[in-house]
Amino acid sequence: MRAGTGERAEDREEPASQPGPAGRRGPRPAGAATISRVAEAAGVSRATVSRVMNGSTTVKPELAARVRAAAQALDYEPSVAARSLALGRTGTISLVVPDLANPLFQGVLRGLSQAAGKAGRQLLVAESNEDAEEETILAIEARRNSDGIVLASPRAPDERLRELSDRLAPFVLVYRDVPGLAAPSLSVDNVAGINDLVSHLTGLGHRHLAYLSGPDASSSHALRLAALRAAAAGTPGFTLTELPCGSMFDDGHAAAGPVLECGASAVVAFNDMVASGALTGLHELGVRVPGDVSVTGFDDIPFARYTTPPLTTVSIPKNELGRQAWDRLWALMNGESGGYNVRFQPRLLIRDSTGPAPS
Amino acid sequence: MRAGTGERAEDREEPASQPGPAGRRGPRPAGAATISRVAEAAGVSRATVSRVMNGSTTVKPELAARVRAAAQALDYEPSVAARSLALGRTGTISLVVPDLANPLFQGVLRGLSQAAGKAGRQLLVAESNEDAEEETILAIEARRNSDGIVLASPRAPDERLRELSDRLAPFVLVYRDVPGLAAPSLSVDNVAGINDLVSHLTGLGHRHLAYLSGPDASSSHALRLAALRAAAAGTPGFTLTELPCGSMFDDGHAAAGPVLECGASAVVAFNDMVASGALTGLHELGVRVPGDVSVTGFDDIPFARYTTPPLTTVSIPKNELGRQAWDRLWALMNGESGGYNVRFQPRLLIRDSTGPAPS
DNA sequence: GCTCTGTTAGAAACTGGTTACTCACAGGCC
DNA sequence: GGCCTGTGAGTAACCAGTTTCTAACAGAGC
Repeated sequence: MRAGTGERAEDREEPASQPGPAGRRGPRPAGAATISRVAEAAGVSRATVSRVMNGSTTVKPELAARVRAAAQALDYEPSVAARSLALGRTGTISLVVPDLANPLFQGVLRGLSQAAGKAGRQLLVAESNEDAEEETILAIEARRNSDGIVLASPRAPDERLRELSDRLAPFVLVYRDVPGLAAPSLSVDNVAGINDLVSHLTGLGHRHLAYLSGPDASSSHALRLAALRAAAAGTPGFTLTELPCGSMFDDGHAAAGPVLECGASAVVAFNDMVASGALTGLHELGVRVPGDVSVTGFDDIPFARYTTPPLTTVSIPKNELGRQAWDRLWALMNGESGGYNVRFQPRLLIRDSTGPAPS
Repeated sequence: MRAGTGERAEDREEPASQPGPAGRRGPRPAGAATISRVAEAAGVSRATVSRVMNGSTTVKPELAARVRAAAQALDYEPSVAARSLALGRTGTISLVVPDLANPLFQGVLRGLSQAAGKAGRQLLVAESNEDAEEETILAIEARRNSDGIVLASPRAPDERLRELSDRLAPFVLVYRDVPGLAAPSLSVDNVAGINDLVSHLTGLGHRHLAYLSGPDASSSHALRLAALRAAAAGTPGFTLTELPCGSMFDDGHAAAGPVLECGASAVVAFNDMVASGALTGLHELGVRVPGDVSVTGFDDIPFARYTTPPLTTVSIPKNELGRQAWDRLWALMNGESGGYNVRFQPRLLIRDSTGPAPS
């Protein structure tokens, strides 16, 4: 059943460009105008078009007007890719965070987004899903697509970050301080925050604290825990109970039972989400806050002031971290030094979830 | 907003003094390896290196190994810009939202980020600061830097979006449905959500509702208000009081007084943030919820379940919107159709902030 | 032994901008 | 009038990849 002889020859003709099926092959976004077309339409060279588009003053007003008219008429938009290639920069910076659902990182995201936006820069965002390995892989990938990177990496080992700082530069680290890192870091003084919390609580007569632990791998958690242990060790007659927990609402909610069992009169939660979960859990168990138990958070998320009762917590300048991260990155991108590392001092916000220890 | 509030410089050693003033002039990111250097080192042509890097099978294994070794030795990383130019695509997509502080958009951001990440695509994010004009300007700008865009634009006029759909394509609209738009839209059935809420409340005997209005320009607000008015008009003996409010915690908090004055037995808040602000405000005024007044929200933000009392609200699939937006965009980028518009049906979540109307 | 065919890899032409260099021309000065 | 200078615009060489086209070569078939 071979039909050999009757082969149709029709499809041999010039496969001419078919505007139909969307760009399977060519790099042709459409009939998009290029600088050459504009140049041709305006009767000038590509160089002149480029000059006009970039506001160079060395073009006669009359010619410039002609070029602009041609560009307008053709709906010309310069190719970002070509521009990046020629200039060696993309006009984009990156932010990599572990978890976009966490208000802590949302704050940095906003601050950075606004600062970068004001400077006409685009922002690339990647989420590492709380995975130490991902944090660095995504950072490298994101950095390749941009001119600089802001990284929140609570899990990657110090050493790994030091190794990477070259490849990532210009590079700013946030919410963490890695000794010997060749990049500026913007961090929060966790120890000071915990100490403020502890003195507030001991001042109210509390002698038995429960700490609702954050995720094991979190560097903030490690610092807060260490500060807590140090405080406990330095205060005679003081008991610290460490309760495994987590970083989300549900974790705190689930920890209410254990808190009650351990007999602490105050709970220091890893963060505000945990604290507010605990608040709800305790409420369900009929425990009065702060009558029976005091509760504190950390971070001062927007919501912390609307829990019942409003949460005593430690406030950290989330947006400010983002804004300053931009400033640092900008400086680095201009070949300046990134300046000194900064450790933001948190501020204790006493609201209504803490009160005198029951006698 | 002083940057200075509690920051302390650490005197660490000079961070990262780059080799010389960074790229003031040249497009030279450093001594970065290019494809030509790799080719030279491996003793092959650039074409061959390109083939190896892209996994083409038409290169002899032995040669390929040599190329890979050379690339490794030189720390070669292909230039994203050059690649984008040659291929005509960037490997990046964009998301533009009005407000990154809003959990509604955070949900889409996460869903989209994860879906795009899984497909190896980068995500560009821009925030339009609740400004109708910005929404479209940023959208165009973001689109130029990427291969497609997901846009949440509650404020731009319908007409403006229709005009733009060509320039933005591939383009997916979320949280909104614009008649005649040449792009798929993923929206939420606001009317159904409001109706669910209203029947729930009338079923509990409520006859006088207060609506805490969202921002005037918000299209969601307009739809919710219209649905509410329609419901009121269709139910004899039913009163609707519209109270100007906003979209944030504080707005709801401030609205507690007016709610009390107007004598409504139930309040329908524009969203969960407003509702939870109102909850706190009412609590402060000694009003019992739901004993004296019932309160409902909209959106089901993560926090809604941890208010006191937990908030009755309407749940919408925020992350799912982001995921599906990716699917649509992906289809469009491959020249397929974007499929039908989808209107997600919200789900009523009855928690403890609503109860029988007081008699 | 010669042609045909299939596989590999190189040459060169793209992608769309920017910019150093050059040159033509006009005006000022001697 | 000739020379010098400054301005405006074009030429062409980049930027760093991808891809089409072509050619060399080896093995199969006659």
